[in-house]
Amino acid sequence: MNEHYKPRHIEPQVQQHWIENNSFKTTEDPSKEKFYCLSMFPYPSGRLHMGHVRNYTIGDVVSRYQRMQGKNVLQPMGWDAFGLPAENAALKNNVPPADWTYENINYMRNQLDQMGFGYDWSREVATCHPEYYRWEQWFFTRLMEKGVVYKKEAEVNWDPVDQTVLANEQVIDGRGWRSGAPVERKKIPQWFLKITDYADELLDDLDKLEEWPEQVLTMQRNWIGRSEGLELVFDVAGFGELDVFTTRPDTLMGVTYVAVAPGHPLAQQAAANNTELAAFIDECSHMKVAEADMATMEKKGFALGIEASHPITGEKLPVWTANFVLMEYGSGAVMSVPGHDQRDYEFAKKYALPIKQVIRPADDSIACDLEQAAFTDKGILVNSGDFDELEFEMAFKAIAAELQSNHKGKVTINYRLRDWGVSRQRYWGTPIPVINCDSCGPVPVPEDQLPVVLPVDVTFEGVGSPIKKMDSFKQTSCPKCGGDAERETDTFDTFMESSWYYARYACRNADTMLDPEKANYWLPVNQYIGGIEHAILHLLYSRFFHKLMRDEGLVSSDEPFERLLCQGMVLAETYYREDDKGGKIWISPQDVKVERDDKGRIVKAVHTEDNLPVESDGMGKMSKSKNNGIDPQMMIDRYGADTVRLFMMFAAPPEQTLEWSDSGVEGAHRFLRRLWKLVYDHLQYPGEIAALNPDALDERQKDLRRKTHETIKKVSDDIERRQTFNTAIAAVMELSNTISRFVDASDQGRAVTHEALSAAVKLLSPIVPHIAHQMWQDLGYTDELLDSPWPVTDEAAMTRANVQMVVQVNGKVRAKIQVAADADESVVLHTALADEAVQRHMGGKTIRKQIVVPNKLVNIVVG
RNA sequence: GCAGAUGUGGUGGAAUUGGUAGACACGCUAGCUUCAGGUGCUAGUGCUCGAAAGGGCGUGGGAGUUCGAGUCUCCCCAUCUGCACCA
Repeated sequence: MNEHYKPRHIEPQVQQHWIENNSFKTTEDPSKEKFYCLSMFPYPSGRLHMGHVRNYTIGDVVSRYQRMQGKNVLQPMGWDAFGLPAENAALKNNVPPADWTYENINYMRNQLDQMGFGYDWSREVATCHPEYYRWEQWFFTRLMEKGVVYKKEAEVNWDPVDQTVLANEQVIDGRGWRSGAPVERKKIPQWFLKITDYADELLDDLDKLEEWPEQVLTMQRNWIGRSEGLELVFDVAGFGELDVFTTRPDTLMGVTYVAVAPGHPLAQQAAANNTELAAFIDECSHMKVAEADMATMEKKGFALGIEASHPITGEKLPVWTANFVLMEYGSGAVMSVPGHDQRDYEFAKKYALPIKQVIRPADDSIACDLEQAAFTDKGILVNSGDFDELEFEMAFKAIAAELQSNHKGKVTINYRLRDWGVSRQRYWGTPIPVINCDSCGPVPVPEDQLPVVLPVDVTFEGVGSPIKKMDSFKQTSCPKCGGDAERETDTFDTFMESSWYYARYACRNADTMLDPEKANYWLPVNQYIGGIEHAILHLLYSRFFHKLMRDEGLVSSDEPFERLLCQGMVLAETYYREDDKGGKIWISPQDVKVERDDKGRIVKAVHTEDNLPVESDGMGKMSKSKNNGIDPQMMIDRYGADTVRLFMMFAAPPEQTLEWSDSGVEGAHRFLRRLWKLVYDHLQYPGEIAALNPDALDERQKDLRRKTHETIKKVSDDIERRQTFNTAIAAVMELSNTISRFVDASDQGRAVTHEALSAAVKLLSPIVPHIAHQMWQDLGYTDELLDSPWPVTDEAAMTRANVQMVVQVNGKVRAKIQVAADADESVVLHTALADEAVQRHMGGKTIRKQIVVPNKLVNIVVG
């Protein structure tokens, strides 16, 4: 064994060893318990970033741990390869998206291998490969036949100069990112998947996901947003019936106006002979389609000059159009109750519309002042005619019954969830497998003509998707009537590909979408790991897709992911200097040196080049725009993969944000060097290491042994149940500190040291597999560490004769006492009261109460 | 705006079921060592009063429950994430 730890030497060797042994190739083996560990696949953007490294280290640790538990572990990896950045790169560098993507994949695959992640590469998938997306196309045509798919008009961001559809992220301050022109909303026909048909199941099955974080379940529940309410009808002369949905029918008698979306047919009709109104609606159309923008903008409205009849009283109410009413949600119209809805209240105040109180608080302790704000709690009805003095439930039923009998309303369930629009007007995606025929309409591409291959030899000339102008792609014949027809040139939302890749890994070479036998062996995924930013959309779409595949007979489970871990973001310090115009020039934290006072507080930061000060903007998500990204490659080259892995897992618990720290990385490296030296020193004593004899140990040897087994217990629990890898590492560090203080060259001294070091190496092996592999061999073991069984605790080694207990007087710690572990309460109290410091703080006062928590604490209450 | 989360020393974090706040690390201070390949070792380090012994204070702020609250309840503040065409 070399005296010094040299990761540059060890890591490639160990990785080569794994390659030669095909260590991570997995096959279905019904005799073994399976464990499918999956990390969210990356978009091949060019190079790995720290977020990937964190995500995949967690996955690799879990996989290696489970493997040492004797399970048949599958850990695959692939590429979410379609997307906008490839098109941007094509524009910038004049390189076809396919070439750019495949190059990135090759580079990043190599980086993943350098990190030592144990992937079964024989199962690799890239979603841009026709052999992958052909099955997605096939599945879509199946869904068309089943009626799960439909086409309707939907709004997009339209750049009137570039004549192209913009993604939300391409709209900056309401303008197209390239042209700078104000965006417009435009309606175009698009394909939708009926996810709302599965809303109830998606909601109910959340209860089955016992190993998902509660916050994600809550977010999904809120996103689906099931609410019971009333659909009711306001009659509008010259238009007909105006449908609105409300969850608060108890406030119906407080309606003072009705508001419709600017895109609502009623608003459109009213605008026909009202130029001012038309101008207002036009103004509303210059607005990004993102919901966050809608919700935060200034609330504006315009009276349509039309009246609607209240469904119960028949009272004439003004109809307005308002920019915050969404056409997509409900029926695009709302009844407004300014007295009991805060948004309606503010709107009414702004436009001097009447505010009417129809609910009063259930008891006097609750404040209600309609001069200040709406009263939005549920309460008792007032000013509501026959419904006065009813509370919410009763009022709901009574009003529903009355409306139902008049055919003016009915009880319905409404969802916030909207159907999934899957059409994208972009090039780099899966072609939607539909042929549009003038006589037959949209026709699914027959199975024997799949895949519809996306042409990859294209040039980007600025705007729009190249296949939209490519006749060789577009022109075809109708599969139904044989006449001339055109292919659909839109592509799928990339969430389509990422909604089923986890299942394809199980049977990558199947010549159907899935091989049910293999898929059902591996599925569901036992542990899924990815960023919290996917908590809603990706995870909801995947759950939906899984149910669709189940209904097609491809999988037998109801849910795709059994256990979920959402890891936090990776942050780094941000620094900047102001330029002449007051703009910020962001400086990489790697070019900044901090200076501290003699208490270790940071007093200033300077640029390493000119030693002049720079400003700190605190911690921020690693990003190009703030120039604070740390390249994992540089860190691997400098410290080795094990150090990077160790630091990532140690610096924070996995679900929290992680702050990058260069000195923290140094610390991780230092620990590995110390552990290496500890093993080296241990092996320098001459002679064989004796067999451990637990009955022949002295007290110090027993102490080390107890520490070893307590550490095994804690680390196992931390990795498996708690998934707090940071505390697992801290526990091994404690053990390592204990070993280094324990110097004992006797036979049994060396034996307990050997046991302790072996345990430390094994416990750390999922986290730092290369150095662990090497040290395991150096310690004299000949088995393969990867498949070596996880250490087990020896309960006998953990027993102790005495325990320390804390003594409090009136809740404040005043003394610490040693008592026998099995001492009864009276002995404990006697010992506590005999303590000099305890007596002093009691000050001769009477004992009011004595609390004894066995083996922990005594609290004596005096007064 | 809606939804979800977070807030503990100079810093990252620990405290798992209401029971010793600050494990483990970073940084800093002092000393030793001279091996210079991103040094090694030892000791100290929440704040504050005190020469010390020993006190007092302390988990974003405010109230409450309890013998006992970082942990439970209510209100408030700040920061971060998502919001359906970024992935």
